[in-house]
Amino acid sequence: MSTLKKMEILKSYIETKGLKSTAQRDYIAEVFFKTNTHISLEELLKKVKRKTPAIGYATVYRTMKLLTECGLAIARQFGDGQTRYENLPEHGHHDHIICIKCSKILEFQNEKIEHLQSETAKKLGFTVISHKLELYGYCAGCA
Amino acid sequence: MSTLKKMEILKSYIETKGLKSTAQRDYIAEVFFKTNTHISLEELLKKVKRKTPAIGYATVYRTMKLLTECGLAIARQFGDGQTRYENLPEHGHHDHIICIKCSKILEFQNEKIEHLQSETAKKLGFTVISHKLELYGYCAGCA
DNA sequence: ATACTTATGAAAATGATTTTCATTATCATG
DNA sequence: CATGATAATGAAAATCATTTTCATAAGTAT
Ligand SMILES: [Mn+2]
Ligand SMILES: [Mn+2]
Ligand SMILES: [Zn+2]
Ligand SMILES: [Zn+2]
Repeated sequence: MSTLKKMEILKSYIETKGLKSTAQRDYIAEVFFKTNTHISLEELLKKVKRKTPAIGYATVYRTMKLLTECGLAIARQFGDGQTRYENLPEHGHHDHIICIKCSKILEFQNEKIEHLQSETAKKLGFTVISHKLELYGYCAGCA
Repeated sequence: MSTLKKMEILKSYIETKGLKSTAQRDYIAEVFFKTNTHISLEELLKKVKRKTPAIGYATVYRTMKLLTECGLAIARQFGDGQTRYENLPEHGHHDHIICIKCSKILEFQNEKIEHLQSETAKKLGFTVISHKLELYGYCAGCA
């Protein structure tokens, strides 16, 4: 999805919620939409401050919360104590494999696993809403 | 594994590390070994304080860290902001399914999923050391 | 322009966990 | 049984990510 399209979705979400549009929020969103990693708030704040040093980190926190709320960002925790955000995946849902030495993160999709998950849940009487699958180990370079 | 056996393992770990044995640590460990849930520190502290009100929470934190280190406790994060600990599973590794309404936690094992995980990792050049699989949704009672 | 409401940035607050530090306990060794 | 060296404890302070507060500054409908 294009950054433009995302900005439109954000704008309409803001409208329906009775919020007001602001330059700071727009700029933070724009910067985030251009990222293609699992970015931490600190990293995003740094990027944003390059052009707008006056922006406070509370505003970045609030904006990322908003983007997550309206489905334009995904919040992830990989166990390093801070939340990381990623853009909506272009090709559907994916899970992660993380190198415990160099912190490299790769993404993967596995239909069979997904299917076995819902099957397992059904057996236990659960309706699955979301899941978290993370593999931790050593990448090719760190093995 | 019996509590007794666990106490022995702990004792030998303490010896090899050149640590000293203390009544507080033994008692915290003993109380923990008797639990069969995913217990939070707060909950464990409360249990411990019933017989030993003078124990500080730092000691409980330190003891659970030690137990995790020597493999007698497993630390889990289910996304509610606090670490929970569980005893070594009697029947091997398991994963979790969590109700997002009533917080009920069920455990499950699925060989096929485990196998697909290592297969996926291998394809990506990774050697898996550990993994985290959590399903979130509504339990039978909360659906 | 006005009035009303939301947003912002700085600073303070929060909550889980860790660290510090003075004191106490453990444990080899004499 | 002392003694001395070192680890452990508990209370309080410190951390660190995140949230909240609050005075001030926009945004927006009229
Ligand atoms: Mn991803
Ligand atoms: Mn469990
Ligand atoms: Zn690596
Ligand atoms: Zn439930």
